[in-house]
Amino acid sequence: MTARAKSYHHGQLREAILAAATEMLAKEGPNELSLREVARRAGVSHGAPYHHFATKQDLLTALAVQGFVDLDATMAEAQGIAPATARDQLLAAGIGYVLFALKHRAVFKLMFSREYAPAEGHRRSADPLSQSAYARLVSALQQHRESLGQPVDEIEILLDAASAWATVHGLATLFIDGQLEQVPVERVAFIRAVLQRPLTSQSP
Amino acid sequence: MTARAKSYHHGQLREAILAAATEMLAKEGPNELSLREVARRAGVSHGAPYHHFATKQDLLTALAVQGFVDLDATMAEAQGIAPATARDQLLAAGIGYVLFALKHRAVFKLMFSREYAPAEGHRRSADPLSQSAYARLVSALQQHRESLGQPVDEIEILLDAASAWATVHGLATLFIDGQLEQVPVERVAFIRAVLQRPLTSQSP
DNA sequence: TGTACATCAGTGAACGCGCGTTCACTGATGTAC
DNA sequence: TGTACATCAGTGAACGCGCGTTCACTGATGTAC
Repeated sequence: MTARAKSYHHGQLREAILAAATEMLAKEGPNELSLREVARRAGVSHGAPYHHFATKQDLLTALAVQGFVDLDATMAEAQGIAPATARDQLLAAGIGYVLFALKHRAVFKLMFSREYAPAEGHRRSADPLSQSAYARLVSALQQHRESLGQPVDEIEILLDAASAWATVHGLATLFIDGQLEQVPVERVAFIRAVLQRPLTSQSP
Repeated sequence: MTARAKSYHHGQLREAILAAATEMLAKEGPNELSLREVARRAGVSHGAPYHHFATKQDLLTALAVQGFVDLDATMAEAQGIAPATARDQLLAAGIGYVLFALKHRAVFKLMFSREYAPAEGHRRSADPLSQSAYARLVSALQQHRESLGQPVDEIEILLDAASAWATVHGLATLFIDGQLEQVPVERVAFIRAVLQRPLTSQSP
């Protein structure tokens, strides 16, 4: 808290609200997030947030948008560390996806669950951002296909993408909901092993 | 409604409550399901359900338990229709899983989302049931491995199971949350194509 | 078959709760001259 | 640099809402004799 903290005007309230909400989402689900509690955490009256977010839904949307930015950044970072081969890049993108979900469970739910999606009219503001992570996946798949000398057909890529996305999204969701708790393997090794599986399984 | 309907005592209220709740879940998410509204739908005062369910959570748990029974039945039915080869049986189980989720979206969320899970003490009453669907998947995977002459190692099966479960669960979740709406393929054909993908993709 | 009585399964009023949102207000800040 | 004034960004009381749960009650049902 700087000198500003004592002033009547907060000055950074929008950021403070987002930070307080993010902090709450680290401990509770999106359902438990209330605007009044967020205001309390930000040390401000419950009417104050309305000068920065017209409705609670607007706050949720802002959190989801930030989530999509962070998701893409996490995937990019994982790719930066990984070897430059097409296969490792694809794997890294997938692992980044799952690790992001595990690190930001409630935000991840917020981003993808329909119940927290903005109404039809505003939906488009979040979508393009969510597509940067999707585009990253598709790009990695294309390069992987090329590296294998397989045809880079549009419909084939779409099916590849659906399969890969479903697998990482399913892993993320099952982890978050506690369905994979008894797995007797270290987490990242487990994720890597599962993601490599489809790429290495043999033809029937 | 029989002659009973006019009597002061309902006689089948427990079943009527479950039916009303299930009907509501066909239109709304689990979050919107309130005990009072369920009672209204069942044509009964809001205090009445407490003679059959001690808490709202008990009702949710009962719905989830029924869901697990239905999930296993849907998978079994899909397998009954499919050819008897190990590969088709595995595929049928997966398609059954996804179709159940699409047909009972809210129930599916209720079954797997942690937020609706009963508290620790009661958790065990639902778990064993959820395992019958899981056991069905594992069994299909084992037979598939055997049919390929691959080793049926426990850890390998576990990874197979995680991969398969994640894929079908991810597909189900993405569909439910409207993330796969623009796919230009008929739905069941799409699901089948995606699920066959990991089984047929080539080694790197 | 009839009666007394315990038990069961409803009713509806009431409690307390936290929520999202609105609104009149007020203190702080920025700007024009 | 000083002043008048518009605008901005807070405050806190208030509204109305539906919820889960409890409780004293009452009508219906089942049972013992």
